[in-house]
Amino acid sequence: MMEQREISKAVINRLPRYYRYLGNLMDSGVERISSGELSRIMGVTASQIRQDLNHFGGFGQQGYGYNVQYLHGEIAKILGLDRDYDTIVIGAGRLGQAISNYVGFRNRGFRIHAVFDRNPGKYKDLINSDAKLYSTDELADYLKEHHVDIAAVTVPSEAAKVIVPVLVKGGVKGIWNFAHTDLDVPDDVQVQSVHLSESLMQLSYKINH
Amino acid sequence: MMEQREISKAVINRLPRYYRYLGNLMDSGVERISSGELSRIMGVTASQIRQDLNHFGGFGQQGYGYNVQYLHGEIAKILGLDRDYDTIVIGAGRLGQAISNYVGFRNRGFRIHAVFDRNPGKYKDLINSDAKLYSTDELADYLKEHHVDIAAVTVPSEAAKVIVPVLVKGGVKGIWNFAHTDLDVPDDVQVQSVHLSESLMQLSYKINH
DNA sequence: TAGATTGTTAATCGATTAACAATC
DNA sequence: TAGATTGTTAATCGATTAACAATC
Repeated sequence: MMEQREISKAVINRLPRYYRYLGNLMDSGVERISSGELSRIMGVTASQIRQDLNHFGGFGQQGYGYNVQYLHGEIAKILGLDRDYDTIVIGAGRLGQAISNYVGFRNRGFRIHAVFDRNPGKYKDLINSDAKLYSTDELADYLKEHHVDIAAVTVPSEAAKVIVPVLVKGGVKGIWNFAHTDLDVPDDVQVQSVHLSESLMQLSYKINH
Repeated sequence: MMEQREISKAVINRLPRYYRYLGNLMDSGVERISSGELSRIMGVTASQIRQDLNHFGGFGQQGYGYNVQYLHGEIAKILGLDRDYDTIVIGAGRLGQAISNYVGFRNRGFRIHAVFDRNPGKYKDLINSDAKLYSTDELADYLKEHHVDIAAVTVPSEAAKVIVPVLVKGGVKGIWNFAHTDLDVPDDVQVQSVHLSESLMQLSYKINH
């Protein structure tokens, strides 16, 4: 699980896409693939594929290419998909529900145990995953009693800024942030933000240029 | 609205973040800001801020800095936020609902007129925005009668691959893609993807390294 | 005017691509 | 073995940072 050396962010950001394409190839029954062929399918250079993969060690074989299943598995290990993550969701609104109920996350080891909302009664019927619904008031206590790796934060910016310190104090190590704000956390806590409105602005830029 | 020269993708991706910080500064009543001060707040170099902004022309003034409101407005123009976008949502599931009901998009000119679902009856009560709910079967006809700039695609990959050609044929110019797949569209159609599972994988990588 | 800060050029750094020797 | 394709080094390209003259 420890990395060999410092890997650039650009490389890491590409790994999930490799992982997705390799999964698709596996589903299609493809056993081996060359960087040249993968390059054609994915629309990136073969050179980049080989460079990227070699940051982590030699996964291929000269004259043969890469074994799809093996490479898929190795990338899973690099991304940390070979373990489970105790996960909670902050906010039971539509976005929180979408995340809580997306089975794909669970299948990848992100186990959503609980959903917190300021007004849990309002959503009692809507949460149909195995996750339990709690009041936000119970969050600090919950974190004392339960181990949580990841919290998905789907509440507005102001609420997020109040809740994040509680999460940090409660030992959460990864915050998946959907609030439209940057979050301030200690170095040992990781934040991954999904800024939907910024994504939409990038689309509107592209449409006009 | 035409760009002056070719602007790198890295610069464009940073503009929405500038826009957000400038909006916050406006709300706080700040009238002017120097690249040095903005650099301190945003955690990027002052050099980068000046370089980025200068791709679009001289927005600042030596010895003074930048006028916050003016700069905010200019970035809005660059991003295409000075016009409205006729928008539809494909998929009335939780994610589709989250997007349809997020007022922030509407405030920025993204007007959501319609939501399409294979099973619209199922969601009749849940869509509480001004958007009308239609069956996916009605999509092609709808596009003949209505102008649509942007479609947010929140259905699974397989459904997305079927629907995207319909959108393209119907004249949609921007696709905001939430399906876990890459989409193949003509050059004059723009795709902006939000790959949630890839974002989550990037978080799990960070947690383990 | 003097001080501050931009706009812009030059230097550095990092990432991507090309090339090819190693090797399966 | 011969052919194919990787692993890896070198070359290129692009993006970021530093520096400073221009100017408000």
